[in-house]
Amino acid sequence: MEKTTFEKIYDVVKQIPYGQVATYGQVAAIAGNRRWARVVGYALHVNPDPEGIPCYRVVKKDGQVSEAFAFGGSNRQIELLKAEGVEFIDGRVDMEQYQWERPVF
DNA sequence: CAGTTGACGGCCC
DNA sequence: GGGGCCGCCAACT
Repeated sequence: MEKTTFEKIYDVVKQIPYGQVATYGQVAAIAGNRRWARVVGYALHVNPDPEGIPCYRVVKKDGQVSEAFAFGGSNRQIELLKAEGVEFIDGRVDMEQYQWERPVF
């Protein structure tokens, strides 16, 4: 049936490949509407499936991670991304290199 | 049912 | 350049 906005967002986040990141606005735009940026944050906040939804691959437009992520410190998210080969500069992701570009479906 | 919140984004000062 | 305000939409209380 009709997928909720959350479902659409989760579907997009799940499609983020290894070693790449996407911004909330990016996810929102792919999910359907770019204004859902806040909704994306909320969706990941509830995060019903942390194992299937790599919420740590979702960052702000500046490439900076959200402090609210903090299930052990925002630094935790950075460590996970670095483990995937994502380079961090001053606590920010090099968006030019690692921002996920939506494949053309 | 109405009001408030929220892991953001963009524009203004 | 940094900080703050508003707006946008859906979910939660």
